Amino acid sequence: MGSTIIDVAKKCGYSKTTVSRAYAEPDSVSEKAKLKIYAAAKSLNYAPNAIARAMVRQRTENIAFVINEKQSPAVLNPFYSPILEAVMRESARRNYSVFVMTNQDVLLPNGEVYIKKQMDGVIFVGEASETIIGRLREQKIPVVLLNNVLDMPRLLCITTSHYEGAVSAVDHLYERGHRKIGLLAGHFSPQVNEARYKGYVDALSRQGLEINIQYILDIEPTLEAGKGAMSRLLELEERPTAVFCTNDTVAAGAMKAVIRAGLRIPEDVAIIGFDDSSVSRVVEPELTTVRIDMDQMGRLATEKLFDLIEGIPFTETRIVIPTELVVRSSS
Amino acid sequence: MGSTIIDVAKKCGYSKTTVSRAYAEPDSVSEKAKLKIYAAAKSLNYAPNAIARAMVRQRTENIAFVINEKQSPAVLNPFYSPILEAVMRESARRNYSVFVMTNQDVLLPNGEVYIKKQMDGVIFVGEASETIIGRLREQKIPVVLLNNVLDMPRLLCITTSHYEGAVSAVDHLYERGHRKIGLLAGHFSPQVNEARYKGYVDALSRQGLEINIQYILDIEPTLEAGKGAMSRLLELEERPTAVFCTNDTVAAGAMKAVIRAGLRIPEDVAIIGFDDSSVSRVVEPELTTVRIDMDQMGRLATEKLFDLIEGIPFTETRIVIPTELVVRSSS
DNA sequence: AGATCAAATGGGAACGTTCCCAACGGGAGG
DNA sequence: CCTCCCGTTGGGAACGTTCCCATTTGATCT
Repeated sequence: MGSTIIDVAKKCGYSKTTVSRAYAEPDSVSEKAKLKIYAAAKSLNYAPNAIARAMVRQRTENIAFVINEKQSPAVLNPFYSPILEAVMRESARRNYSVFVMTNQDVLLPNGEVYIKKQMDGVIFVGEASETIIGRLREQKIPVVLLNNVLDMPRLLCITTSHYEGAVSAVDHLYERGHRKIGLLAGHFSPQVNEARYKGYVDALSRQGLEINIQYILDIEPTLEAGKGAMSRLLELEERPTAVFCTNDTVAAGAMKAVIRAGLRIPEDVAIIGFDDSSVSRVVEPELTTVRIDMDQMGRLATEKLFDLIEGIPFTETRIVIPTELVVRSSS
Repeated sequence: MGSTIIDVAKKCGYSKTTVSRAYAEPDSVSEKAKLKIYAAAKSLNYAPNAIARAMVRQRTENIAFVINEKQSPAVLNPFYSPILEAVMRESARRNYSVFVMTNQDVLLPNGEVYIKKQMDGVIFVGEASETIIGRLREQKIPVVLLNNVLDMPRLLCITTSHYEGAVSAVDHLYERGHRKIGLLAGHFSPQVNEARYKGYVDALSRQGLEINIQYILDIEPTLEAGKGAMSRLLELEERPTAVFCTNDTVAAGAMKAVIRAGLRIPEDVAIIGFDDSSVSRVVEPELTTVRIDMDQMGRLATEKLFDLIEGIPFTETRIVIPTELVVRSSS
């Protein structure tokens, strides 16, 4: 079907080498030649074959963006979208394309895992398989890990300051006069959980408040779970006057429970979220939250990945992106 | 770096052909051979090279999911995520990977557009360039168009019944006793606009209601625009008692305006959206909306695309997925 | 006019697979 | 014991590029 560079060469009278150059480095070919070559190409419906090019160049100009299958619908997760978007933008600037895949390990017949496509680099976000990362690195494929830390040598991990973010959220509630502060902890990766939970506990202790175990609920990070958990908190004899939710979706669920109980936000119960995902501006009142700069995360991950692809050695192996408290109307 | 099939062959004493078969069709190789081959492969860190395979097989096992750049942040758009997810799932079932790209045309040096990667098929969603679709088809690459209709011969277009959906929404409001019904029309593609707009108008006419031009606002399909437009509607002397929004995000914005005006939903103003995106369940009260089965759209598109890839001729060239009214608390 | 040099072009060998065809070996059947 | 056949195995030719190296061309300089 597809005509090849040789067909074009024959038709226009130049060699395949020259035709190749007319596409790969047009400046090195005379105008006259280019004219003829492009005309021939057009009449033959020729377009360069990226696979063949990748074959000889030993680079595909593709990277993969890998998300955790278990966190699926993860693409849907408002958390990942802005990151992916940044990755796509940065990749496009460099003429790279991006595969989006789940981290479903692929088993070879011999039982080895491997990632079934050729690519120049991989960004993992969230939970990631150590096996497959190891495998990739055996193949000398650069890897960047996002929103997660894995204890592998020379592995670049980019995360955000979950701990500090949680502290700032609780401090904020304290400053607004709240003393009975609940925690709805949606569980993501153990690391993230722990950091955000610890931030909550430490912030309270530092203010001299005691931890009320009844105020702490460990739940799925979903809207439904947030709503359910909040309902339970509201039924307590001494209900909390403020609740810190470890993501925005949970916070939105919590808000529902409050509103349905006929209470006002923030007058009766203040709510604060985490992530500053798109959800935070959809709800009414708009959600006070701890902002993670997703765009920066995506951008940084891509930049660093390309540094690695180009063989630029990296100095730091852990990058922490600071969070920022965004005060809106829910607190 | 990477060791090749030949290295493995040398090491284990079998031919490259047999090694190849040990991966591609394990059943045709004796147990003894496989054992030796896999052992050799493991010690050499060998993994099959997908590019080389694609080269000779003349198929990449990749498809592309192309979204409109102008609708970016489109990945973020809660509308696209579930579709992409279905596409990924269906592709993974067939051992295919998916590129996610924007429909930014790529210009060859000769001024021709082309899509810069090799792939077995492409799904366009939303606005799509006729030029690039034409180009792809010259290369015999199957194309499916989602949520849009382009008048090209033998081009499979999958859409939803925007018109009927709009009618059912307005009918629903009418049945609930509303007579003053507004329209917030976020503009997407002209087709979608027109269909939903026409549905609104026709439904009203059929009920014998007259069209009040003041009740119709043509706006950007964003939260902000929805809020602003709704505020204006509320300022009218005779404000509408119900508003049909042509997507959920606009509806969420409209809800904000109503709540901030101190009015109740649905008692004072009923709101109805379109899409049944994730937004519809985040807002409080939850949004009555016209459901589009995104999962089915994505699934169907992928199935049809694979039919085309496998050379199965298709009978129908237009598929319309029915919408369904989902009544929740906002109406 | 001859020498020199840069710009433009061409030929052939990779790149790492799969696939076609051929060959080999051993067990079953006559 | 010979033949046939099937299960395995191997050799070589693709697949469509790029890149190295060599050659040609034409212009500039002395």
